Amino acid sequence: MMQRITIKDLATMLNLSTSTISRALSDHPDISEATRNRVKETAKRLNYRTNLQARFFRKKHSGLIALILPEINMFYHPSLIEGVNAAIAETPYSLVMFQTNNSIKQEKEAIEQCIRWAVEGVMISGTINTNKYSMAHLEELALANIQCIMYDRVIPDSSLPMLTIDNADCAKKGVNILLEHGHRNILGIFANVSLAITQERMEGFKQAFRDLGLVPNPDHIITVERPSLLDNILPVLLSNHIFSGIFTMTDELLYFTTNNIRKLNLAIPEDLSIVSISDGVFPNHYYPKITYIEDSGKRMGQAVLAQTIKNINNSNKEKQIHYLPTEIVWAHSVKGIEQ
Amino acid sequence: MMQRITIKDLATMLNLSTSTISRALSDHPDISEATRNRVKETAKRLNYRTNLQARFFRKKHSGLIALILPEINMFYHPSLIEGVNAAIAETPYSLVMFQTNNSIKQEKEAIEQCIRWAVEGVMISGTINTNKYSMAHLEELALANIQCIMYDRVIPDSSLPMLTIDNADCAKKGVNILLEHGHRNILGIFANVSLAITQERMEGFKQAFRDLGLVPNPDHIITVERPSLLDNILPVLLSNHIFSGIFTMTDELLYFTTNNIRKLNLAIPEDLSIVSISDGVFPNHYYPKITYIEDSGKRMGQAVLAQTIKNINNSNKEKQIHYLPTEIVWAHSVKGIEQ
DNA sequence: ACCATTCCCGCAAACGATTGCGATAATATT
DNA sequence: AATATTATCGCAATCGTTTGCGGGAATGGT
Repeated sequence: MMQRITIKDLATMLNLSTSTISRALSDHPDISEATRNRVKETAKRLNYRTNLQARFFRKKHSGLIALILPEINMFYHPSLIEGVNAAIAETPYSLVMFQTNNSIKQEKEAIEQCIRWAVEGVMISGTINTNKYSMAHLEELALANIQCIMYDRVIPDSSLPMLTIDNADCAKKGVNILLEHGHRNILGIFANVSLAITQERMEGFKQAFRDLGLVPNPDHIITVERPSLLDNILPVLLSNHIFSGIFTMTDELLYFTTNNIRKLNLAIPEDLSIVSISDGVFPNHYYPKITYIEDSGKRMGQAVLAQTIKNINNSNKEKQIHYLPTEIVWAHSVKGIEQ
Repeated sequence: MMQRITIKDLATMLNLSTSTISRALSDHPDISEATRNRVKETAKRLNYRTNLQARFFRKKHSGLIALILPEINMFYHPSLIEGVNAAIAETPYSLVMFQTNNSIKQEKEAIEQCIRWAVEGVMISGTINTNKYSMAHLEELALANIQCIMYDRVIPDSSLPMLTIDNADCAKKGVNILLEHGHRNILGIFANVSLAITQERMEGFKQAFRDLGLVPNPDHIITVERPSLLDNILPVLLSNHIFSGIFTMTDELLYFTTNNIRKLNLAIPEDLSIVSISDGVFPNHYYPKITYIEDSGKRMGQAVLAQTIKNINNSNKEKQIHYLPTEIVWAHSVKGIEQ
């Protein structure tokens, strides 16, 4: 069980002081090129590796950035995590991860761990129950001088930095596609109504109608706590053929919707046109390909990591809200109908 | 910018030594109940939190466990990560994550980071290119006295501890379902052929035939580097109706296969019976529900984390291979045919 | 030949927590 | 009452690295 090589070991071996070793390894100008090379060479030969715990402990920062997820569904989070990982690989930071399972209690514990670890940044997407009245634990981060940034599921009326998309506009663009193709009986399928993003996307849904002088029918808007509940609702809703178009606000809802459409032996887009907000993976591989408004998890992951590091380096305290742009990706799930 | 409260702060405030504070906080019997309570009370009041960096630095371990993933697909890894997170939440360890994108170079860098961080355990699933001849970087972990355990994509002829399922048996059970229902023309769809799990599952596929005295047809076995390549292959293969049954070795392959089946306007199970090895999420939500051999990512995640901690606590050096049991989950994707 | 720079390197403290050992005071034992 | 034991706490070193400061030697300038 060989012990790890330390700077002290190198120092005694080369008859130098630890300070010289340290400076030589970090290319300090005080050290001559000769000894610098000598140090680096033996360091390499002996497989010396800096003890990051010790370095960061001395330097008073941890080199850690935390990612806190409420849950991990198969549609959004794989690409989100991929984006974060891709971005952090270019930096000297490492990623620690916590999953809160939509529990405020677990969210608090995750935050506690972040403070204990002295992570330098926290990227958090709130639980279903996280709102401006249950944010005391998030403010602890500010007290501990830790940068915190909300992404995806943000709390609009908080003062934390936020990274999201323009949810209302995004939904509006999606519904507009259906409206412009002549659809008027459009079913809007939304997630848990207590989420801010749900409310914003619902508002965009309605606004698309109003912009055309139409009145959105509240009966044509449904929200479900869990996507699987659609298996109970959709067979009834779709069997009487009221709707010619469907808008779903997430990939998960889209997935359950397409399954139910198939179960009812309906065809896309012949019987039903459909548009969704989506990460992009599912609609592109589905048959037929589905038209969607892109809300890319990967891009979000990259952006939130970049913004976190930016905030770490210069912590300005003004309120930050960044919106990632979204755009339509066209496919074959919408057909025009005569009115 | 309030500085963090340290043990030293508590010591001066309470007119005690740092050692007393430290011992009081950790319930050392040397400390009287009176001062222990006094210390704990003020620690709580001032929101003192141990600096884990300092503690672990002093105690010579990091409290970190690393998860190294080659990629993150939407089917297996969300539940794997969920399992790991669920299990690690019960422990004092924290999870750091690395993604190698199937690149040996990135895998090496991840390992380097693990050693620098002095993580206590590494859970790794190899890249497509990781084999027994490209494992020098993994042996570095042993030299650094870091427990390493392979899961999912293991290298059978390495000496590292491994956690996997009995791939051959698993595939055999799946194919057997089709054979027992009278199917003889079964298409086997497999992933990248350079992976050990692919070869093992292919072997199980063939063995199922041999067990019944049948000869497996090599033309009925296809392997694809990437699942999306099925979009080019399957339309040709399935259009002449040679096959009555399909076996897919992963969820991803199953997904692309079902899409192609739909594109060809074929029905499950009327036109094609299908069985897969799967995490379980997709087959349960698909319509129709699909019969599968369960290879649960969540359970794998929990198991690999548990085994890692076990190995950290007593590092026995004998070769370890653990197989997680698998079982059939029945649904409605297989119909019996007359021979 | 004298002084001022410059170059190169070492000394020692510091980061925050833990821990072996020793010390004092309180209590128990005979 | 003298000794032994126990209870409670402090001293100081330690983990590996970084860094401000200072010092000696070499170099340059006049």
